[in-house]
Order: sequence, then C-alpha cells, then structure tokens
Amino acid sequence: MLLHASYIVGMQETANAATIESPLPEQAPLLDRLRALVLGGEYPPGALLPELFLAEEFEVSRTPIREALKQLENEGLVEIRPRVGTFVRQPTRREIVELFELKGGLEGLAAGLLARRGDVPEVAALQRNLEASAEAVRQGDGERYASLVHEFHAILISGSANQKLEEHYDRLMNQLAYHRLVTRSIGQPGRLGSSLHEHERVVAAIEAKDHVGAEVAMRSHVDASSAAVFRAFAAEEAASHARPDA
Amino acid sequence: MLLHASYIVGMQETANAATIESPLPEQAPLLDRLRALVLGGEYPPGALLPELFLAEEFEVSRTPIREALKQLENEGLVEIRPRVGTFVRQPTRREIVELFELKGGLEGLAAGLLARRGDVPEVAALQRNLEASAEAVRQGDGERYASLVHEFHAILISGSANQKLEEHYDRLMNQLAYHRLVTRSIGQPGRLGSSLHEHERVVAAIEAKDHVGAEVAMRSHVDASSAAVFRAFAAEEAASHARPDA
DNA sequence: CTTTGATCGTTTGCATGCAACAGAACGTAG
DNA sequence: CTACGTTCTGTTGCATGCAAACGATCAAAG
Repeated sequence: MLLHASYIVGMQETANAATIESPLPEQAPLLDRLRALVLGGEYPPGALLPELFLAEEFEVSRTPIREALKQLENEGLVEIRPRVGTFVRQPTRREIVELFELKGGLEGLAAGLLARRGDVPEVAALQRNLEASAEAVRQGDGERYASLVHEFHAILISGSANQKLEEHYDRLMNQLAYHRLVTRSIGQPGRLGSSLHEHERVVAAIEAKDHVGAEVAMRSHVDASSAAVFRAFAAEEAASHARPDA
Repeated sequence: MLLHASYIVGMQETANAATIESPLPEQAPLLDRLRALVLGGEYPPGALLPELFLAEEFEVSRTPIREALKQLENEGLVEIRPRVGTFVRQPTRREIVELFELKGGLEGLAAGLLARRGDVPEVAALQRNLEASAEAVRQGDGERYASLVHEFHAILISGSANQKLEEHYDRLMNQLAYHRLVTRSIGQPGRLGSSLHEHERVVAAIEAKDHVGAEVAMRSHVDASSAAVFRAFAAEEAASHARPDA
C-alpha cells in the first residue's frame, strides 16, 4: 500500500464500482471476471495487481486468485514478475503488427472454410449483418458499426466450424484488446465505407463458394484494417507531439 | 490408491525412471517437466494424475503441482474434472482434423511471410535441411527423416519472424502430439518421397520470393500430410479389426 | 439375479501461515 | 550535492490443514 499505492487502479472507488456493477455476473468463474476487468480497462496497462488486494476484492483467498493470474499470464494479458508483482501488460507495437498478421491468417482461413461449407446459417447471418452495417454507415453511427464489425468477424470465425481455430482466435483477440483498437481505427476518414465494402466482397465470395477468393478478400480486409489502426496511432502521436502536455 | 491405482502410470517403476533419466533437467520449471512427461507418453491418455502423487514425485507440495496442472489444462493437454481428478487428454478424431486445418493455415502463413522477407538465414537453413532430407530418403532412414521434417517445419515457422505466430504454433503442436503422429504417417507407402518433393516445392517458391506460391505449396503439403495421417489411422483400425485382441 | 441404498475412501478446492526476496526509503560518508 | 550501504516494507512462493464432493464398494431388499 505504501510502495505502489498510486499504481493500483481506483482503490476504493473503482473497486466498489467493479463489485457493484460488474460487467460479468457474480457467480461467473473468477478467471473470466478478472479477465473482463483487465480487458475492460478497469485495471489499465502497467497497473499492479497484488494478490491480497484482489483476494479481498473478490472475497476469496489468495489461492484461487493466484491460479487465475497465472492463467492470465499464460494468455499474455498480465506479466508476473517473480517476487515483485503482477502487472497488466500492454502489447508492444511490434506485437500488434504480429497479431494482425496472425489475425489475417486465421480470419482468411475461416473465410475459406466457411465458403467450402456451402449454404449454412452463418452465411445468411453475414448477409443480415451486412445490411445492418450498411444502415449504420448511412446514419454515420460509428459506435453501432464497430459493434457490427465485431459481430461480423465472430460469425465468420464460428462459421468455420473449427473449434480449435476459434479457441486460438479468441486468445489472439484478447491479446489485441481489439475493442479499443477498432473504435480508434474506424475514426479514420473514409474507413467506415471502405471497411463495409471489403466486408461485402468477402461475403460475395463466400456466397459464390469461391473459397480462394473469400480467403484473399478477408486477408486483404484485415490488412487494410491493420493499416487503419496504425494510421490512427500515427495521428495520435502527431497530436500529442503538437500538445506535449496532453 | 485404491480406486484408480491401475490407471496411474508406472507407479514405482516408471516413476523412478522418470525421476532418474528425466528428459528435462532437474531444475527446469515444473510445468515444462510435467508437459514433457505427458507429451512423451510416460503418462498415457486417460491416466489419472493425482496432485499428491505428482507432489511426491517432484518433491514439492501440492500447490505448485496444482498450478502446473491448470496450465496444462489451459493448453489442452489434460482435463481436470472438478472434485474428481486430472486426466491426460487425447485429441478426438474431429479435433485432429481441426488442428491440421489450423496447422495448414499457420504454416502457410509462415511460408508466405518468410518468402516476403527475402534472403534471410532461414532460407539457407531450409536448403541444407532439404539436402539432408534427400539423403535420409535415399537411405530409407525414416527415423532420421521424421526428425528432419520436424526441423523443417520449425525453421519455417521461426523464419516467419513472427513471435506470436510461433507461440500459437507451439501450442497447436503440443495439442497434436505431433511426433507420435508423424512417425506413423511416414510409414505410409511412398509418403517419404512425396513429402520430400512437397518440401522442395515450398522452398523453391520461397527462393523465388513467390509468397503466394509458397503459401499455397505449404498449405497443400500439410493437407497431404494430414491425409497420410488419416490413412495410417485407417490402416491401424483395419489391422486391429482383423486381430480384435491385439 | 437385479436393483437400490448407505458407507467409505480418494481427491480436489480453498484458506492460511511462514519464509524469502526485491526494491524503495533513509541515513551516512565523501 | 552525490554516492553508497542499510533497513524495512510489500509481495510473492510454497507448505499444509480441513472440509466438501464424487464415485466405488458393499449390503440388503425385491
């Protein structure tokens, strides 16, 4: 409490808030609740997470907390420095590049697999998602579009009918802390429209059962989305250099 | 000791053997040593792994054992049935199909990335591996070829210069328990030669900096290798049906 | 012989205690 | 003022205790 007190997020305030209106139900597994708090930013990157603090927070002993933290370390969300403490991790720029490469590979693979499966419910779901997305773009509702994008990719992955692929994908996305990235990237000028257009090309290829085309289209969509994210980074940096104290 | 005693592998014999000539050094992290034992088959699929047994085996208390087992469950190598016990897991046929699909995706991606990188040391390493593999095939040394195949794929993955890809790949390969599969698959008639030929096509495309060709060649190589594995399965089944007591 | 019920052993889940280590704060010497 | 060594606190790593739950065994009834 003396050393790192200022690094612990929230202390009383955030802590109680998290307990009261936790994003996950009270009886959800400890691991999921903890992960949600890390991904949700309640414990921001760099924050120290002492076992005892979390134990009181979740009203359990240190043992189950400890196990959950080790899992989160395995998932790449936190870093455990032995005998020092557990810290919320933030992916480096290099890691984000790598994760997007991987994302393109996995989503491309999924698109191809889905195209091979033919007329399955997921294809219809993608079409519906496309219509809703178009509507969101027309209305310029970035928030809603971001949510639909998330759904689009989720449908696509589950449409691959490959559970292992899905597991690896979830893992990857957790590391990317995607939600925060995607909301920033669609702020890029014109990105909404081109993103939608790319989605349409993917779905068109899937409908045509063109698995190669679907994979290629999906891969290049992820590339474009990755580029948009890094443009957003660059823009933020430029802005913060203009106002160094911001 | 009463209930499942017969399911616990080895008891005294195997246990001591593992302690004496452990495949990993004594001071290696507990998790790695445990994983090696599971992957090495010392604890075969279905075996019960009581915490207390392992604790005595590794001369630590239950707590670190417990943490390691939870990690192994996360990696998909064991299954923890709450309040019952921890069992060594065996991938189902369906999971093996899925894992091979994923393997093709990741290795194809890696081949493409390596091809884009141009003249890097890994390319030369692949060429050397190819020569050694050709020699092994000429001599009909399946054992040596299997080891070289393993090396080939490892070089390729690390040549992608994508650490995250490599992490996911390692995870995938652990789940596949690949070594046991590959040795069986290359027993298939003619598989050695065609496998080598496929490797050569991959390397040729990489040398030509043809990243699309490299990805396609690698993907189809994995498909062929997967097919060989399932042919080996079918052959084994046919054999065991002929001799049901074998 | 089959089925049902109670009992008992095994194993985990979680709480807690204690020692070891890392790192910050502080005082002291130069 | 700076550099250095000491102390002291926070935090983890591991050991152990205890209760709960699961499942097998065994006995008794139909």
